[in-house]
Amino acid sequence: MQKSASSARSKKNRKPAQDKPAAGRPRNAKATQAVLKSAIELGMELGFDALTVEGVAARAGVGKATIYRRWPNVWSIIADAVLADIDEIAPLQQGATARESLHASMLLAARYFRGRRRPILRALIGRAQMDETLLKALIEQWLLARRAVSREMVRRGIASGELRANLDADIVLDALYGPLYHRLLLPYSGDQIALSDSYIDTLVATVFGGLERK
Amino acid sequence: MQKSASSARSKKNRKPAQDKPAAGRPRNAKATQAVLKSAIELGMELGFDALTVEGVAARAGVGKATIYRRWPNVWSIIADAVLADIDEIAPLQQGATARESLHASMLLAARYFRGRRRPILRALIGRAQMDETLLKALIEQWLLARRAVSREMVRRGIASGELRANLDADIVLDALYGPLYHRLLLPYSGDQIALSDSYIDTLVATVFGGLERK
Amino acid sequence: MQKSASSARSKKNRKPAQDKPAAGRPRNAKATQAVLKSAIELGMELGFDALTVEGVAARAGVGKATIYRRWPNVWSIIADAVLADIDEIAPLQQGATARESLHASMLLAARYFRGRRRPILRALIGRAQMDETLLKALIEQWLLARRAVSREMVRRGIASGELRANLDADIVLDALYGPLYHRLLLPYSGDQIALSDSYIDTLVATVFGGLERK
Amino acid sequence: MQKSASSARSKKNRKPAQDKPAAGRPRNAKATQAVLKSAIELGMELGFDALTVEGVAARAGVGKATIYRRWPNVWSIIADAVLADIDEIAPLQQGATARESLHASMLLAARYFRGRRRPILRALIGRAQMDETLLKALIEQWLLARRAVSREMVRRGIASGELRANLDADIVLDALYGPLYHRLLLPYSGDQIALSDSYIDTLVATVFGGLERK
DNA sequence: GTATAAACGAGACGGTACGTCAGGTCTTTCT
DNA sequence: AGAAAGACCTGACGTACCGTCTCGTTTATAC
Repeated sequence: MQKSASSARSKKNRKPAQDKPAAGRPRNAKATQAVLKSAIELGMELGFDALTVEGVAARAGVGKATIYRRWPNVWSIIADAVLADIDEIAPLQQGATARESLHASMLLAARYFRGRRRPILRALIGRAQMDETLLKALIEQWLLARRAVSREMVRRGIASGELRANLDADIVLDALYGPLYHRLLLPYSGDQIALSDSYIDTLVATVFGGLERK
Repeated sequence: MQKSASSARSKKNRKPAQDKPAAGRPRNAKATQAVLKSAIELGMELGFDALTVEGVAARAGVGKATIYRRWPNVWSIIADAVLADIDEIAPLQQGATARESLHASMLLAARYFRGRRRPILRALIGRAQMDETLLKALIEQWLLARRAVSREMVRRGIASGELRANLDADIVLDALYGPLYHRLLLPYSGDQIALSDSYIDTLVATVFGGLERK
Repeated sequence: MQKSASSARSKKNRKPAQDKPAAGRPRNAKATQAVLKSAIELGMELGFDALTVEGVAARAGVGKATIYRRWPNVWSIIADAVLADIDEIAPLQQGATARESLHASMLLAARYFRGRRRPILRALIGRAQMDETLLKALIEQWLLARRAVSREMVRRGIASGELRANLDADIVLDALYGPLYHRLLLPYSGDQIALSDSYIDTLVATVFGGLERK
Repeated sequence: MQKSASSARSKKNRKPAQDKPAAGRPRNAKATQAVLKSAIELGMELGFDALTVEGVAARAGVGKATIYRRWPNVWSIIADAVLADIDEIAPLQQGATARESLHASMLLAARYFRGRRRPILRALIGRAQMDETLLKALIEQWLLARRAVSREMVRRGIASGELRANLDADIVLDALYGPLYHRLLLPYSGDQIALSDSYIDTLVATVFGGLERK
C-alpha cells in the first residue's frame, strides 16, 4: 500500500511535501500494521458493530492516540485494511469475448463475496449507508475503479458486434453485478446456494440471453 | 398494523394468549405511536447513526423503560416503523403481461428508493449487515413477502409463453431488482440520474431483451 | 397492634372518625401483616440498604399500591414493624432500688441490642439520621416512652435517699444508656464482648460508684 | 491528608509502589478537591439522602468516571472529606489531670457535634449502620484513633492516684462519650439545650462524682 | 553532542449513552 | 372501593467508549 486507501485518512496525515523527511520521530510502521490486523481480527471475532477504538488499541498493544493520529475512526481503519489489497481480491479478468471476460470476473467476485472476508465487506457497505465519507471511499476506490475496466469490456463487446449496439454499459453492469450485491446484502435464500458458481453461470446466461421467448 | 412487524420485538411482548385481556394497566398505544414517529424524525434529522434510545424517548415524551418494554434497541423501532406500512409503500402491480407487471412494480420501487424515505431504507439495510435479527426481519417481512408475489408474475409469464421456459424466477428477479438495490446502496453516479424512471425503463428493456445481438 | 406506631403513617390513613366502619371494601389485614413480615425478612436477608418497596411487595404477594396506601415509604414499614411490639421488647423492670431497676432494665436492653433484631434497630436509627419523620417517631415512640418511666426510677432513688439529691435524671440516664447506644452504633471493639451482661454490670458499677477516689 | 482516609478507597487506588511515578496521565488533584467540596456542599444543601454521584459530578464539573476512578460510592467521598481533617476537628486536649483533659476534650467534641458539621457526622454514622466498609473506616480512623489517646489519659489518672484503681478505661470513656453520641443521634430533648457546654459540665461532674450518696 | 521535534504506551479527563432498576403514580380487571 | 397486576414517567445507577489531553520516554533530524 503506497498511498492511503481511505480519503478520510488524508486530513490527519502530515504532508510529506517534497520528500522532506519531517522532523521528529517517524511513525512506527509496525504499529500501523498491528492496528490494521487487530481491527480486522476483532471485527471478525466480535462482530463489526462491537468494534471499538479502545479494543483495537488494546489488542494491537498501542495507545489510542497512535490510532487517532492515523485514522479518524474505526471504520476508516477497516476501509484502509480492505482497500489496501484491492487489486488482489477478485481481480478483473480479460477473456476473448466480453461475455467471457465478465463471466470470469463475476465468478471471482462471487467467490470473494461468499468467502472469508464476506463479513468485512458486508459491514463496510452497511456502515457506508450512514457514513458519507466511507461511502465515497468505497465508491471511488472500489466500485468505480472496477467499473472503469468493466465498462471497457462492454464497449469492446459492442464494438466487435458481440453485443447489441444500443446498450448502456452501466446498465449492463448493473444487471450483472446488481444481483451479486443484492445477494451479498440481502441473502434471502440461505447462504449456501447463493452466489455459487452455478448461480453466476445461470445469471450470466439469463441476462445475456434475455427473458422473452425469441 | 395488526401484528408486530419486527420479529425482534416478539420476545419482549407478552402473549395475548386466548383474547385474555391481560392483567394490569394496558400499554399505551399513544406512547407506541409517539416513539415510532420520533425515531423516524430524529433519524432523518440527525442521521441514523446518531439515533439513541435516550434521544427518541426524550422527543417522544416517554420514559426509556417504555421503549425497552416494547423494543430491544433503536433499530427494531425503525424496522417496526418502516415495515408497518409495508404494503402501502411500493405495492406490487398486476398488469396484462409479466413484463408490464414487473415494469410497473419496479417503477414504484424505484420511486420509493429515491424518495423521502430513502435514507431510512438505506440505514435499515446498512445496519442489517451487522445485526442478524434485523436482517432476518428485513428479508422475511420485506423481501420475501414481495418475492412470493413477484415469482408468481414470472411463473405466469412462463406459463403463458411470454417468457422463456427454462428461466429461474429468482434469478430473473435478481437481475431486475438487483440493480435497484445496487444503486440504492452504492450510488456511484450521483443520485440525480440514478433510479430515475427512464433508468428503470432502459433496465427492463435491457434485461428482457438480452445483451447479445440476435 | 392497635394504633399506628409510626406517625409518618398517620397522614395516609383514613380517619375512622366515630367508629364509622368506612365505605367500600375494607383493608385486608392479611396483606398488612404480610408486608410487615416481608419487609423485616428482606431487610435481614439483603441488608436494609437494599430494601425496596417493589421487593417487599413482591415477597408479600401484594401490589405496590397496597403498600403505598398504608405507608409513605419502606422505612415507615420497618418502623411500624419494630415499634409495634415496643412494650414486649426490653421492657423496663422495677426493682427494690433505683440501681436494681435500672440495672435489670439495662440488661434487657443490652440483650435486645446484641440479639437477633440488632440489625433492624441499627438500620432504623441509622436511617433516622437522614429522615426527620423517622427520627421523630423513634424519639417519641421508643426513647421518650422509656425515658418517662426511667426518669421516675431515678426520681424515686433521689426521694428515697439512695441517690444524691442534685442529680439531673436525664444526665444520669444518658450516662447509663449512652454507652449502650454508643456500642450499638459504633461497635469499636468487636461485637463479641460488647454489650455483654458483664459489660453492663461493670458499667453500672462504674457510673454508680463514681470514678474519683473517695 | 497524606494517606487515604477511607479504606474503601484503597482498592481503587493504584499502588504508588516505590516512588515509581506510575504510567499515564496523573490524576488531577484539582478534580479530587472539587469533588470532595461539592459532595459536602450538596449534602448540606439537599440532605445527605439526596446525594447522588451524578449530582456531585455535575456540581464539581467532573465526569462520573473521574469519581468512580477514586471512590466506589458517594459515601466514601463524604468519609474521605470528613476524615481528611480528622485531627483538626475536636482535637484531644491535655490538661493537668485526667478529669481536666477529658473535660476539655469533651467540650470540643460537643461543640463539633452541635456545630456546622453536625449533619455530616450524623449522616455518616447513620449510613455506617448499613455499610460495613464505612463503619470500619469510621471506627478505625475516627473512634479508635481518639480512643488510643483518651485511654492513656485515663491510665495516667489511675497511675497518679487521681482515679480509682480498678477502672476499665473503655468503660469510663463509654460513660463519658456515650452520652454525646446518644444526644447526637437521638436528640430527644430539642437540639438547643443538648450538648451545650453546661450539659458537658454537669455530665462530667455527675460521672466523676459518682451517683450514690457517699 | 546537544537541542528540538514528534511519536510512543499509558491512562486520566469531561462527556454521552447504555440498559437496568426503583420510585411513586395511574389504569386496567377482578373480587 | 380495595386489591393485584402491570404500565407510566422520572431519574439515578455503574459501565463502556468517545476523542482529547497530559505524562515520561524514545527515536529521529538539525544545529
